[in-house]
Amino acid sequence: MKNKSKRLLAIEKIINNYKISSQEQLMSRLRKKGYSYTQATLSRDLKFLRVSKIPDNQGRYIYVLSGKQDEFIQSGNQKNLPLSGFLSLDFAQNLALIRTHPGYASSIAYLIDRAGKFEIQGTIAGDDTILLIPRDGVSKNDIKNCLILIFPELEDRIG
Amino acid sequence: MKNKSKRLLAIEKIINNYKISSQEQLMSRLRKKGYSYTQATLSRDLKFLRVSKIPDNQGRYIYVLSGKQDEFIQSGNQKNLPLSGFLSLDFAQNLALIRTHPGYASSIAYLIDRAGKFEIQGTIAGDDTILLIPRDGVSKNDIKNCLILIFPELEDRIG
DNA sequence: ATAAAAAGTGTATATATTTGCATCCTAAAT
DNA sequence: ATTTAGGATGCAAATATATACACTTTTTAT
Repeated sequence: MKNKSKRLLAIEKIINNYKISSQEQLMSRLRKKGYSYTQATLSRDLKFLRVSKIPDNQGRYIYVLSGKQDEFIQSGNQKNLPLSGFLSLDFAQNLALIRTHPGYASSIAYLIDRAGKFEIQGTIAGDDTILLIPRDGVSKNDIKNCLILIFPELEDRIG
Repeated sequence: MKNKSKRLLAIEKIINNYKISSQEQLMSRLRKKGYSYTQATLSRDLKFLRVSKIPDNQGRYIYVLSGKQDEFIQSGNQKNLPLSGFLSLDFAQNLALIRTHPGYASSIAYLIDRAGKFEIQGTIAGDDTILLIPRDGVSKNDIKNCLILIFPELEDRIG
């Protein structure tokens, strides 16, 4: 039926543009757009479209279109600042690992190096990963605070 | 806890080797392997591992590991090409070092990163060397198993 | 054109998954 | 050593999702 294909298209569009975490939420948006169907049908539609629900990195579950997963996960603000390439900060052993969008690692590492923090012994940057070596005896929190000092915008992302 | 990391590894292995379509099914397999947990914990594990449930093309729903989706969707992997550059795996301190033929490091590291293993905090690749940083508390064997999960072909080379 | 098969959908329900709360345990801090 | 804070987990309940069944509409084949 013609209506179905339009509806499916609408579903894809919504899933691409919003973080949807339940079929009810999706239904509600569909209704706003004039589509009036039931959750059961939606469930079937999602199956048909092979949409999957995936835990994002904020502790929620969101729907994603097959193949769009990666792209979607990193959806953030795309400013031109190198910092916009920042993805995550983690610690392993006594090292800190910073993940970035591809290509951003060296420019961010450069900024860190330039800040000349005592707590940071040095950095090594690949294409999308920075290995940050803290000075002996420096804690995770010290490093976090350092980075926040260097990049205040990160405060809520790595707090 | 140490047991958790082993359990998570077991979950990944099962998901990779069988078509699992419900947490109960998965639980049952885990129990057979000696892990005795509740479905609630499993749900949390899956969230932690960012495992998602995806409609396959046989009308069922199966669990897949993050990063493995694409592979699953196109069911064809050219992974073996860059993998041919693999030379050796060694451990130093708590870090893993992978040697490759010149030029292969970054492409292999990319595949490792994309697999999104929780045991692997991250990688940094030079031209012929990859530094792999394991997550805290992860053992050498865990890392080996991880790599085998990502590159089954390596089983006999790094076993 | 008509019968037969297939696809679409709603309703109600079964199944599956997530989560709040209480508890226990471990690691960090004082 | 004692307290404190942060996981980890089970239990039970809340949410969320899939599906059997019945019915209607559309398509296909004769």
